Amino acid sequence: MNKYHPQDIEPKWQKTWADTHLYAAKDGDTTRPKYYMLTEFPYPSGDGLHAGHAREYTIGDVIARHKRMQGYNVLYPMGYDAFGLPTENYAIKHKIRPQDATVQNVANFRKQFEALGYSIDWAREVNTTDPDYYKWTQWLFLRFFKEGLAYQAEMAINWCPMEKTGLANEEVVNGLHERCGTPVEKKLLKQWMLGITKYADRLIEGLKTVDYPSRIADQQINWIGRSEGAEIDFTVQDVKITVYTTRPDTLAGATFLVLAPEHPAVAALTTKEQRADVEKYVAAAQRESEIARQNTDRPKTGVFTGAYTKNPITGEKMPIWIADYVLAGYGTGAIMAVPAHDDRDYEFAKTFSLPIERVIMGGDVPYAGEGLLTDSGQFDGLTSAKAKPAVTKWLYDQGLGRGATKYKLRDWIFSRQHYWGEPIPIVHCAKCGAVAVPDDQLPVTLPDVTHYEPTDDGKSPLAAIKDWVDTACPKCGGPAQRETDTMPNWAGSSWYYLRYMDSRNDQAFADRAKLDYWGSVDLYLGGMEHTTLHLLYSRFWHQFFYDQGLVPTPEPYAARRGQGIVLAADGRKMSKSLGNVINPIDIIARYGADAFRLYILFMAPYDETTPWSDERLGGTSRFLYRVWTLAQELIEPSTILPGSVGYEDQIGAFAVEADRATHKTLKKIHHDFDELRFNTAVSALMEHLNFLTQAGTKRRLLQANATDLRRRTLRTLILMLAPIVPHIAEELWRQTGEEGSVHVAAWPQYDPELIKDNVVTVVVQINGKVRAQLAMPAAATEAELTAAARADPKITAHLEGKTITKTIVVPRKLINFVVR
RNA sequence: GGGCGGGUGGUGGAAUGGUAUACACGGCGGACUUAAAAUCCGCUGCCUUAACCGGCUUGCGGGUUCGAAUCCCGCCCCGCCUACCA
Repeated sequence: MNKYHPQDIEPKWQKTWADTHLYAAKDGDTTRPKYYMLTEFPYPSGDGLHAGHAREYTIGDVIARHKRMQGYNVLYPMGYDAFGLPTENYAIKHKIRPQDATVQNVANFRKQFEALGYSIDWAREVNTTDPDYYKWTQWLFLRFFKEGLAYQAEMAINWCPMEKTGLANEEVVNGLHERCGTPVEKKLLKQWMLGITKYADRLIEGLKTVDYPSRIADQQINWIGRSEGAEIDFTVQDVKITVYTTRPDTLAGATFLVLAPEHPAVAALTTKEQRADVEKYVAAAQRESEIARQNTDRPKTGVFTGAYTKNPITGEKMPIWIADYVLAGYGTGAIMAVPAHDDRDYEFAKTFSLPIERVIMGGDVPYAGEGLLTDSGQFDGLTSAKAKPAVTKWLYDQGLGRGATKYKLRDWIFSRQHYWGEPIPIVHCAKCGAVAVPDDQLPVTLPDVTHYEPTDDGKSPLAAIKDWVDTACPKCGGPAQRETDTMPNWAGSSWYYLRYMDSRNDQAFADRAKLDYWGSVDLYLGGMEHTTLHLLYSRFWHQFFYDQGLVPTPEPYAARRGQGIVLAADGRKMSKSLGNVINPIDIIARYGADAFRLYILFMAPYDETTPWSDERLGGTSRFLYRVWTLAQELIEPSTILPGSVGYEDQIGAFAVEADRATHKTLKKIHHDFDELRFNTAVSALMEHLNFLTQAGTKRRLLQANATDLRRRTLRTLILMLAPIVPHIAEELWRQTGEEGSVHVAAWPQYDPELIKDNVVTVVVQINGKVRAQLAMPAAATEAELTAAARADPKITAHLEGKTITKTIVVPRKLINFVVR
């Protein structure tokens, strides 16, 4: 009997699949429904594929294979998001070109993908650093530019001093750069911006039309941070200060104003006497790091400007202060402080002995909840809910304010001061300003240079390459300079799913007929960490493209799921510095790709963070050896037992039992696959194998007169295994004599009649405690069930001397006697 | 501080109102072996017991229900995201 050697059969079938283009998706095929399965493409780092990648792509592969077997025209593509700093840094360190580093890394990734046996249509592979690809990234950028959604602004941006580049707000976490952990500084630079805030409402609304888990949708909604409130104007002589509040109902309780240190009116407001103090405070705030300023635990600090305004309801005098707990970047950069009803204002008022006036009835001051208004003049007695619009309307009628909606979302800082990114296709002309590079001159390619180290002055290394920078203005032909900032690494990934539909097109980013055919991504799988970055950015790009008539669907992804993180065996995150990283290639070399895939699906629900375990993987892989052994026995004629007298009848009854087991498993894993419950699907297959390898079962299967049963039992087992462990399934499939690949064979349908149980186990409870189990006909009536239960000796014993006060009968399931 | 998850054996986990602990790992015992590995068989929540029986058990406390891991209320703990966002 031949032995299971995954290291032999896996490369063999991988080659056959590749040679026959088995997994090619067919554009425009209307004979089958389409299914677009997308997984986030990797950043091809020098470290190669890790366990987290493998989990994501294995899940995607199982779904793709299951759908393909069900007759869908499946698109399961792959590519590389290869622009970015890690490659640039690696190249600088090793004194090679980032282009060459990328080629090496991509080749390594490709090899690893193939070793895992993924059913990817490699003909559609994309690479964001390929000029044929980024030509279209630049072209799409220019659509934003032409609509005024890509614009330049001089602003204080988040600056990473380690990587010497500007960052988007989404890339700053707790004042640290999310990638390298360096404290972020502020730097004033002229930056390219994308107007994502114009799409804030659309990005919220669109979530109602797609199937995202609430934790993803909620996180995006939170990040966009829409809030409804009012802007209120206060005046000091001729200076107008506009504040934003979500609580206009507390206006009468506003006892002072607070401005952010960066507020433009600070200088104009400050009185001569206070000038020195104010300047000192503002300068100190500027020096303070972002982390220090964001620390909510430190005591409130501030300085008085010397200026006063007055409360529009009470007419009380309100001093105007400056404090760094008010953020320049949100709302209007100024607030009305209501210390009785806001914790922060309360703390500030206490520190500087400012008045505290309660105007909402409710809990102890500071009370941030809602309630009835008091000491609020004409608004007394209203609830907060009614007072909010009433106060807003009154302010509007007085010309003192208006309703306003604010967002936490900021426009997207789109400039990076680095070499290894898409050049922003703009030319600066002294006469014409910022001019788009004409479409027929795209792509603007990166110059081939030897030095591309980032600089401290906030300029891209491209700025030093004079013969690249100097060019002619496309509009007037005069001397002009190229934009030297490049795009962030999020640019190429914002539209790559569209390119897969038509990845070799040199006339358009994708052909419209193909875009129409493939439509939305049916299921998009990726990391939770991209929820407010890539996922949000690409939805924004897509919505804009939809408005421009470039794409047929308003949303890019019909459904999104996030896979859980694979932790190291020690329960910590895998990291090179901790030396606890699992390399899929090592596992494959030892156990085979099928064992790796099986374990990664079985270890936990797909969206759960869970630790890796070599031991468990080794144990799980035993399943494959058992499958192999059973299959060999069922295939090889030498193991067939002679039929003995009287077995014909037994085989008939047994065949029903065996078929029922097969079809029950089939039903379970079919539904489990659809719901991404791979761990329980694998369990079901293990239980089924346990049944098939029981001594009694196996002996009957091997009877000479069980040929048909033996054949269909094995055939269905292999088909069920195919999406999960494609290599062993293919090998066994061919061994049974089947022509063609198992991976394009039809997924078997379960027979609903066959899996109906005639006999069911009914549980008998007394006061909710299980006391007996009865095997009963499924059709048994309540009366029959009750009678049978009462006749059971165990039940009789327990009922001795008790009175039954109530009997609950759930047909086919249980009987509960309530006794006294 | 806010939002979202979660808490079940030694471990990963199963069960979403009806037999809690499926499946698997690990452990223990046995078979095979000169031996080990591999493989196969049996046992494996806790307490009590020689065993059967019995009792207890899903973070803690209460509630709803004939019946709760599951639903409701309060609390504790853990994880992720977010954060002086007015």
